[in-house]
Amino acid sequence: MRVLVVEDERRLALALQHGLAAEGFTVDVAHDGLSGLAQAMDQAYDVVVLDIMLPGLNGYRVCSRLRASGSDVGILMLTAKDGEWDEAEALDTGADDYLSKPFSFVVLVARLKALARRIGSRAPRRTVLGDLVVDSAARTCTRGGVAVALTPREFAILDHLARRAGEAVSKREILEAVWDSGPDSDPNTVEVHVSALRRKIDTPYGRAAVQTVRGAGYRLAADGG
Amino acid sequence: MRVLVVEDERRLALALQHGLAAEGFTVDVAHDGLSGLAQAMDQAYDVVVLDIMLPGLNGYRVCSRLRASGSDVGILMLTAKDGEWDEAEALDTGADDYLSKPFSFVVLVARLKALARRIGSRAPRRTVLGDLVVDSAARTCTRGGVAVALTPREFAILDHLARRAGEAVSKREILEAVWDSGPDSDPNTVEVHVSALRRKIDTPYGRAAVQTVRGAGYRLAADGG
DNA sequence: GGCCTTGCTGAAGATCAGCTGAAGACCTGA
DNA sequence: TCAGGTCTTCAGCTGATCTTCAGCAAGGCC
Repeated sequence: MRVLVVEDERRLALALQHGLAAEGFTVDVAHDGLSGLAQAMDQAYDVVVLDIMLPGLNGYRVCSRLRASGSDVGILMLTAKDGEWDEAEALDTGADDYLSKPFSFVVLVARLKALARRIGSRAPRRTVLGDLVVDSAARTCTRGGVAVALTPREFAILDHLARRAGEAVSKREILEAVWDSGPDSDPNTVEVHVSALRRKIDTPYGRAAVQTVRGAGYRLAADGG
Repeated sequence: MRVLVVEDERRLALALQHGLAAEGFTVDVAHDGLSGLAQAMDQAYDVVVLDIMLPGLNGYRVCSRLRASGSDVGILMLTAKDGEWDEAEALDTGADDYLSKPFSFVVLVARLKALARRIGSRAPRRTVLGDLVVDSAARTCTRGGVAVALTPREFAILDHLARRAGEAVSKREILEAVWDSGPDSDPNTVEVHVSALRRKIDTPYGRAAVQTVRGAGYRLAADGG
């Protein structure tokens, strides 16, 4: 699960980064509101942990702009004060949950997991690319209305590419997203599965939805190929 | 929006009833765990506000039994202590959110609204999938007009799948929803019950409503298979 | 063209997920 | 207490799936 921590206190940010990584999250960090917002909009995170007191753009602003941009990422706000309005305002600007500082790390992890579960269960995401349809919730894929049977790995790769349709995605990123494994795994494994995937969703239809971007990875054509 | 408040402190219960009513909620009150559970299962509430310290049956129990019965009502727990395990446990037993006593009324309202927004008012009592009908309220199931006798576990699984018809549902989620148990229980238990379920609702009719999604769990075909 | 890097793919063996029958524990009502 | 139904655990089985390897193809650069 991918988490973005937006926190300006370096020491706390670092502690969170290490602690959450140890819990199995993939963690990125931003140290101010603007870069946090940019990063959150740029990349596909599951959850954003957002401090309210931030230089540049405060947490409320980041939160409401994220929502305004149509993002449905899970947002957990860290409220510095203990005032009730603080928390109510956090929820009003579109946060999914909040935690008052100082907080217990155990609680943070529990809340993050609960949030991720809620987020994951909403938004039955469906990506339509020309005649190629990828349904993440049902875990099905159809091409020209015909259901295509995919293995778990094949579907996971397709799903990941579909979430970033039109973008080049590196094999390394695919490895990290689809396999829990570190970045030192064999990229050939990805190649083998992509090959199998193409045989199912491209070859029979004479199209190329999964395109090779030499040196950079793969890209799912935004129009289905 | 319909809210059930389960709280044994009469004074607080009354205050909540009046306060929430003033905010536009329709409020019912129960004063102990057992009657709260019965009421929650009987009626269609959007959210249940659940105190942990209750006579008869404590809040955790009420919560997990509600979930075990297949209810997906929103549950907000009121934790008396301030201990972190308290709160983590609340989330583990299936609560959607919690609030530590003493809490601010403003925050409670904000959280209730946020929770209701997330939960939405869905929860169909009857799911029709082709010739397969699952009636959550009556706890009955018919296939092609013929009543099918299911054991409690079988029905609970079918019911949970029916609420997410067309979506892939993991064994882990089924375990959490149907059993009180944590996510470390044996997924084989689910397999055994699904096997039995299929023998009753699929095999005799030569259809496959309950589909296996390898690596991801099960899916109830939106058209009954 | 020659050479190097990157990507593709068929084959094979290893591994894994899921299904199911059986046995015993457990619960419930008479 | 007993009987009947239900639930859980276990182990074996099967077929699907994954990974690894090696050889080949394609692209890019001189």
